[in-house]
Parts: sequence; C-alpha cells; structure tokens
Amino acid sequence: MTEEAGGSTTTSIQAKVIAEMRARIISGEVDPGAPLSELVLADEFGVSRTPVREAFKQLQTEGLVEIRPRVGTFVTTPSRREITELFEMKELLEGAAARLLAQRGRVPEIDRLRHNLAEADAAVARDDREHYAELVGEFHDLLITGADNSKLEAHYTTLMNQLAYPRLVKTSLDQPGRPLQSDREHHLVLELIIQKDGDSAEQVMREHVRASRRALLAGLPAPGPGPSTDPART
Amino acid sequence: MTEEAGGSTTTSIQAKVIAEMRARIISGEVDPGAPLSELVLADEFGVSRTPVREAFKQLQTEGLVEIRPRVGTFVTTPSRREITELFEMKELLEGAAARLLAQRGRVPEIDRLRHNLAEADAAVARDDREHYAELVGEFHDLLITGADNSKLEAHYTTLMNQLAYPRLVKTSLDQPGRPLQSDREHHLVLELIIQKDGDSAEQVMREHVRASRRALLAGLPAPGPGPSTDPART
DNA sequence: CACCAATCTCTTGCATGCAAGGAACGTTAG
DNA sequence: CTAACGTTCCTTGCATGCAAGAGATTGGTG
Repeated sequence: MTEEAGGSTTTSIQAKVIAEMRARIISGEVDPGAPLSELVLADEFGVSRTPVREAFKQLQTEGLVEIRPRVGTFVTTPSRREITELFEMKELLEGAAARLLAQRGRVPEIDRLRHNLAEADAAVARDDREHYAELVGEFHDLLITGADNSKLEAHYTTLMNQLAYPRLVKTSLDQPGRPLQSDREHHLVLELIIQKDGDSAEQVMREHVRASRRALLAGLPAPGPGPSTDPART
Repeated sequence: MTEEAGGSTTTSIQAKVIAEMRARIISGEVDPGAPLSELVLADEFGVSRTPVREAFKQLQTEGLVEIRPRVGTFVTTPSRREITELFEMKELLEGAAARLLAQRGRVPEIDRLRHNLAEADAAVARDDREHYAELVGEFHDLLITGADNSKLEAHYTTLMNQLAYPRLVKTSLDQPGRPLQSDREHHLVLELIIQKDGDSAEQVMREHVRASRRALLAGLPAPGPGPSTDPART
C-alpha cells in the first residue's frame, strides 16, 4: 500500500528508479517544483536515460511530476485548490471504505484495526507523535484494504502520493490536542464499523477527514503555490 | 472529458499514439486480451518503437494495457470482479458529483443538463437508442464536470476508460424499458440537484448507477474473464 | 541606462542497435 | 503415440546518437 501505485510489473531497473523517485518525492527529499534532470538521475542510478525517462512518464501519470516538453521535468507543486480537491477525494474514498468495511462484517482487518488502536492509545498516552503518525497511516491503510476493492485502493494510493501525505500527517498532529481527538474519532469509526452501521461509519469517517484537514491547514503557514524557480538540488 | 485521462502534456507524436490507442481500446476496436506489438504499431504509425513504448507505459498506468516484461503488451481484460469494483467506484464518484453539484447551486452546468434531458426525452420518445446513449454519456460527464473538482474528474475518466464504457451503455439500454427508466432517474436527480438537496441527489444518483449496472449485467451473456491466447490482430 | 536581438547551451523527443529472456515449435527418445 | 528436450524466433529492456526546441546569457543599439 505504501508504494507501487499503478501497476509496475516491470522486474528490474526501471521499477527501482520509479520506486526510488516516488519515495523521494513523497518524503519531501526533493522539493516541490524542483527540476529533475534525466541525465543527472541516469548518472546517479548508473543507468541510461531511457529507464529514467520511462519512470518520469509513469510518475507523470501518477501526478507526481510534470513533464514540460523540451523544457524539463519538475516535481509537481499542488496548488491550494488542488489540495482542497485531494482532501475532498480523500474524504470520499475513506468514507466509502468505512461503509464497505462495515458491510463486510467480521474480517481480519477489523482485528488489525483493533490492535492498531490499542497501540495508538499507548502512543498518544506517552505523547509519542512520531509513532502515532505511523499508526494513523496504518489505520487509514487498513481501512482502505478492508474495503476489499482493489480499484478503490489504487485510486487511494495515487491520491496519497499526490498529497505527499506522510509529511502532512505530522503537521496536523502537531496541533495541540489533535492526536487525542484523532484517536477518539478513530475509535468511534471502528465502533460503528463493528456495529455494521455503514451509514454512520461513513458519515463519521468523513467528518474525521474534514477535521484532520482543518488541523492540517491550521498548521500550514505559507501555501507556496508559486512554481519556484529555485534550482535547489540540481 | 472523453479522452486524455492522465496529463499528456506532450505536444506531438506520442500524444497521438496514446490517444489513438486509447480510442481503439475503449471502443473495442481491439479485443481485450489481444497482444499489442511495439514494432507493428510503430510501423503502422510511421514512427519508431520509442514513442509507442512510452505510450504503452502510460496506458498501463491508466489500466488499459498490461505489460508483461519480455513477453508482450496486452489489452487488459477486466475480470467480473474488477467490473464490480469499477461500478462501485462509479457509483461512489457520480454520487459525490451529484452532491457537490447540488451544493454549488446555480451554475452553467445545470442549464446544460436541462438541455441534455430535453434532448434525451425526445430521443427516448422516438426510440433513438443510439442518440440516447450519447446523451447519457454527456449527462454523466456534465455531472462530473459540474462537481468542479479536477481530481474527481481525472479519476472518473480513468475509471470510464477501464470500463470501456461507451460499449457498455448500449448494452444496458437494449434492455426493454431501460431507456425510459434511465431517463426518469436522470430527471429525478437533476430535480434534486436544483433543489439543492445534496444528500438525496447523491442517494438517488447512486441508486441510478446500481440500476444501470443491473441492466447491463442482465444484457451480458458470457463474462469471458480468461486471458485468451487468441492471437487476433497481430 | 534600458531594451531588444541574436546566439549559445542545455533540455528533452525520437530513431536505432544490441542483448537478454520467453514462448512456441520441431525433434528425438522412450 | 506420448512426453521431454533442445533450438529458434520473437518479444521487450536498455544504451546511445542525433536533432529540434526552449530558455538564458550576452552583445549591440537607441
């Protein structure tokens, strides 16, 4: 769930390039808007331009980079508007996942969610935001997986990649009181799922996503939508 | 909306190949499971293997073809299960679009939807299924566009491409009484949207999608999920 | 001093060559 | 006749070469 969005069936070198580049982008190792040179990366990976080029092509389809013909390839910089849209989609998909999971009844994912929340409670109790952030990611992933719809899962992964979510979670959890609130909301959602109340589960889950989005935006100072000409990391 | 799913910013030849191949696949001009040779297509388009290859890469990410390394590229054959999943997503996205559109209030798309339904009524009245099928597609597209969320639109387009929807619509409309029923449901949805009743609009829209899916599956004889080794069109 | 223009370099787009890996076929042994 | 094996052909994966376009830099001019 964490990596591999599309369907990279390729066995070798190209897959590595794609995975590595994707990781760098969503982790924020390369800055949004930064140019990505085929040649430089090819040298770095010790391969020719071709696989790098094909990797770019795929990452473009995934929405992680933008290829401007004859100009260069750049890490995409989601505009404020796009971030809103992405969260709208996140809300939609996660809400649906909660409902679908509730409909499925007793499946292994339920237990794993329970276990996840137990750990999360402990992490919140000792104010371990680092670990809690991981657990939050796992919770949402489990929810999606539990919906048992591969298409939903694929679209969701693409979405999260575009949001570079791992970076964002921490920001939102730095809001005072947010971890505790978040943890409570997770509990409520799981409870409703176990009760097979799909409608409520979806509703609460959507509200949860909105709350997390608010917490996130409150923690973001400058949007920085401008396509920075910053030549960092060339 | 009909073509261009990902973000093919490329200016020239490669974009043509992608568009053409996509059109052929969703129109059913090439059979599902059929092999696609880089060399053959390169010859046909009068270009080298490279752009064809890159086009394949993108189409793979879109879920239209499957590249088996060192073996070949094949038109994807959605399994019965995948079709179910795709419809689940369709229901989800179109339902959400209806709700979002209702929330937006009076926008140009509303009028275009009205006009579309007027034409649709006429088409149904004279039993012009061909034209009605087109109008149905337009109705759904307008709905999505009206939601004013580019991410939703992008995901929706990908979805429809994977379903090769244009082919399917006609099948479902061949069910007796389905066009009339479909038209009525469209009217109801639009009515609810105009009344700004987002919740109901979403609910009815989702029911409509389910109904259309039922009509479709009733008209499909054999699933044929097997990855046919049929070497047609080599 | 400001502005315009020509050039010059760096970028990607495409063509092509070579090699590695499968799959299918024909062959041969049991 | 069947089954296992070896070979051949066909497929894509990757490397590289060349050309065209865009952008930045620099020189010239008003």
